[in-house]
Amino acid sequence: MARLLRDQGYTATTRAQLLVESGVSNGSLYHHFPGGMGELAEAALEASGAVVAHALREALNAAPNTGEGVVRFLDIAWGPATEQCAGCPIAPTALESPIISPRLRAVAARCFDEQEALIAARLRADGWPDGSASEAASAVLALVEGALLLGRVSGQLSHLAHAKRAALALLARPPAEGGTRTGTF
Amino acid sequence: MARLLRDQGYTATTRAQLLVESGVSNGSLYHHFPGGMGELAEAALEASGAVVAHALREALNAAPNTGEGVVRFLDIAWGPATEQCAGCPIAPTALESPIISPRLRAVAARCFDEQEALIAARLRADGWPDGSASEAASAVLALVEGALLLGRVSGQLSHLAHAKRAALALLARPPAEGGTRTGTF
DNA sequence: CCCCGACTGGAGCGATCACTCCAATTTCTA
DNA sequence: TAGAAATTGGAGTGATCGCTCCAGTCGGGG
Repeated sequence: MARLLRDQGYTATTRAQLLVESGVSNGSLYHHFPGGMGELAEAALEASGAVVAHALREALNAAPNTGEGVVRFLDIAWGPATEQCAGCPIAPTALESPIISPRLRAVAARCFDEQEALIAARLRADGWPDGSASEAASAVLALVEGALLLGRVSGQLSHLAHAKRAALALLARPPAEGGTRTGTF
Repeated sequence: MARLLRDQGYTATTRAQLLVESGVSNGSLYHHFPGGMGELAEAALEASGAVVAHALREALNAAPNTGEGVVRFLDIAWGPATEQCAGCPIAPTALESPIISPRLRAVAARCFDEQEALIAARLRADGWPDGSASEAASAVLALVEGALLLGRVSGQLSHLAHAKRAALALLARPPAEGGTRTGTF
């Protein structure tokens, strides 16, 4: 189910498709998930979120700094090159979650919040002040998600590579204190 | 149709929903779009892409530099605050397009390519070298799309604001020469 | 050994899907 | 204004949707 959600989102995933690909039977499905497809989707999305969070945590821990950790995470998040529908396993379902159910949307939001928190924590470990860390984490997560989106649609890995460099640039050092120097140059 | 695609993507949009919301009748639909929902979706997505591209072009032209233009575009792209499903009108359909049809996917890819080209052209007008401009444009577009995604899922505008600052930081000045080799990764 | 609860497979349900088809109506053209 | 062409509304079609329901299967404790 998690794989189907990643490839085609919630609405496009039919019950018949799930049954034939997973090998389980109809009775089993509604015995273990009385709420039907909705409940199963929430559980699957949460599981995907946990997998992604684990990968992100490992990548950040293994890297010498946050930027390098994000770079490594981008490779992992993209998935094996053999997949034709690579990318973030949460984004497709997340984008349609507002019209599906508030609960599914909440699950998706929590997944992204966790990723953002992991990046922010690593930035603070790098010595970033609290405010800058959470703000930069939000922006870097957006950069990552956007790159995975563009990569899936275009089928080209260049978006991933460009996002990596941008992430390294953004996370090279905390922004200067005392107002943004960038203004109108 | 464009609004439905923005709010809920392709698969979640049913023919009945489209007819009642647009006011047109079934016969009209299949007269003007013999290809059915698929053909209509391609046309609607292309129209949305044109609208977004026009808004981006205007924002970039009216701004003193690329960074400020992207900041203004983010406000426009998010849409009016009254919308409960704001965000990029292309992304939801784009993410599921690979499993729908190659043509729909191509339309989505072309929309994003056009946006990227607009940003890159504005960067070159700012004096950026060709390679850095297209690479930065790709990253900034990813940043924008990711921020719109996170904003829709979380319902918070803070992601937009953080992405704006990150875009300004990324586009403040071209990266130093010598350290980056474009075209490889 | 038997039996009872947990679990499974599959037929069947009403609703809804995208779509076809055609008569009625409107709009264009001569 | 008359005939042709374009457009429209809506009933009807087969397929498929998520889901319910129940007979059958299984394994472990009395």
